Amino acid sequence: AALLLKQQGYDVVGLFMKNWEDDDTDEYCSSRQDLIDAASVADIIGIPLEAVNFSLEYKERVFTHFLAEYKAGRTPNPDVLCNAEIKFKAFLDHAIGLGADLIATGHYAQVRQIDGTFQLLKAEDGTKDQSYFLYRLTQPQLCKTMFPLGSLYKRDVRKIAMEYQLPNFAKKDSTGICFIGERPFRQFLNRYLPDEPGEIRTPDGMVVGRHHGLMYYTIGQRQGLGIGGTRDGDGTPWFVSGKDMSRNVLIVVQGHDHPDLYRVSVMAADLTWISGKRPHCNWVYASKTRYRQPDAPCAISRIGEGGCTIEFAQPQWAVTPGQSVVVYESKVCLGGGIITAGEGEGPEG
RNA sequence: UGGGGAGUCGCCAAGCGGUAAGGCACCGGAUUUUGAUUCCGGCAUUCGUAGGUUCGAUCCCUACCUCCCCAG
Repeated sequence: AALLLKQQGYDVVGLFMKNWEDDDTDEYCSSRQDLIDAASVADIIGIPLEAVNFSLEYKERVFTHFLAEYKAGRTPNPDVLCNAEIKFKAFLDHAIGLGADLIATGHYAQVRQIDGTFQLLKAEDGTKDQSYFLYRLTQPQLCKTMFPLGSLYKRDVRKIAMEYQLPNFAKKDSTGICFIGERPFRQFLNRYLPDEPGEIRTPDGMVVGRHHGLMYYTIGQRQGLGIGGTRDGDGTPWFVSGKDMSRNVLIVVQGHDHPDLYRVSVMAADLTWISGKRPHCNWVYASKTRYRQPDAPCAISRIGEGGCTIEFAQPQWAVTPGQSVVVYESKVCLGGGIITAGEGEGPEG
């Protein structure tokens, strides 16, 4: 991204963010190598590079919320918050403070200005589109943001990087919680939250196993349940369909397409709309209840300051409280909110 | 204790004389800036134990062990 902007004549300054230092062990801490790569790239492009550290802000504004959500039995999306609170707030403010006019990141998404309003668009490369993670951005943030890679395909970005001999041209795509990285999930979470093992039951109340703690599971999860074959079962895998927090019971159903796993509508709260204006009711939109899910046709049946209800044309699989539902009108990301509940098909989540 | 039935991978479960299906779980990998999902690969030289019959047994016979059911 920096290289492309430099070529376009911008006066570019590199900022390297380190936002996590809780467990800087050799095994997990990749930020050292990331900094080396960034410095090397900055050197080749010919731009200065500064390092900033928002560990405190990350912990206060993202991680604290992340833990509280897990504790409450929901499944948060820390990267959504990280963008809204760190990359496009703490980082943006810092850059402006240094005298910058705009910031740019390597996100795969696009910004467009129409009639004085800034829109967030999906990336040209649909397979890498990251607008889902950016739906909480607002006008003041978007108007100072550039996504130089948003109109490119990732393979071409790598090609350009190789052409200019940037050392990270073949670096593996990053995954895991941003700034923290991929961790053994259970072990990581248990460092911050106590776990309480309990029973795994079917909706009928039959005990089929034991869980390690409700916070370790999410709706639609299959792996890690440890439920083998049963005499009256149909031999298909088991999936998490719900949590009974008061009884500390994990609810599971058998079969990927069990009706309890589907929701025909979803309620969301903590809404944000990129344009600043609410979308229309009973208008045909598309939405995602998860990253990388194909757009699902939907309509907003009720919308207010506090929340909205979205009805899907087709039942959606594993709608999960704590995750975000993001609304699109074709290529334009309108915004969205945090899922609080879904309605059946199956019973209440 | 008497009568009947059953013991095959961690769990279900085929095979019933010709040299161990499959599913679930689990492990590894791919995909993935959340957590998931999905996909690919791996996973019993061995069939409760000990003998016997047979060219050859998980499949037949005998004893023992264990479990279940019905009697008591």
